[in-house]
Amino acid sequence: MTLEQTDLQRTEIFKVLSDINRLRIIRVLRHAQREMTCGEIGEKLNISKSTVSYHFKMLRNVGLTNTRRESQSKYLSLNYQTFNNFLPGFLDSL
Amino acid sequence: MTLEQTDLQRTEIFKVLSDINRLRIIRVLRHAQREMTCGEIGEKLNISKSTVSYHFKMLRNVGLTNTRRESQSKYLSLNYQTFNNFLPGFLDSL
DNA sequence: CTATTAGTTCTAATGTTATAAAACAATCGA
DNA sequence: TCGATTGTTTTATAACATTAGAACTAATAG
Repeated sequence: MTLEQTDLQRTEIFKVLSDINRLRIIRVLRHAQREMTCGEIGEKLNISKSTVSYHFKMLRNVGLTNTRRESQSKYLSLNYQTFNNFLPGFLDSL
Repeated sequence: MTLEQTDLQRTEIFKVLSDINRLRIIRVLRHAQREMTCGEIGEKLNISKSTVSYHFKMLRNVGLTNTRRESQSKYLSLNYQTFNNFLPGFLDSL
């Protein structure tokens, strides 16, 4: 992995973290200490489901979250490894 | 300072860090271990002076850099305190 | 003063992002 | 199967970001 590639990966992660709603999603997951569904988070943050789905995709794309399907629902959780790799200590500061 | 205000400050900082050229500027300053001028950095990164000036403003606005005028030149340096407050360990990882 | 150097701001072009409604797809319970 | 639930994709729109050239400002050397 070249320096340039790592920089690009970094900027992608920062881009994803630079939206207030995505930061809120991360905080909600962080404090819930459990996986949550789109619906739950959308309702909690008062965002339309299509917008929540869009943000979930962004988070997943850079590896900040994991998803797990169960029945009709999709469960989201934080991917601690990515946070630790790129932003050690960040989650604790949230 | 409310949680919401801190979140907004955080997203602003992430927004500034989510551009590849600004990340490059930070790396150059980090490794130079000294202040540098617009011209120096622009030449090193092959970016027009107006664009460099624009990025410098972004960095300064969120407190990631300091500036010092001396004669015709303007010297830029990293503001370590901001990095330590919001992204402890980040500079070392660069 | 005038010219030079260094940086900023204005402008216009181009591209990217966030949003929600609508249509769509997948899953499951009755 | 049918309808309800849950989430995704498409579409349109509005706002914002990045870029460099041109015009501008500030400081200084001669």
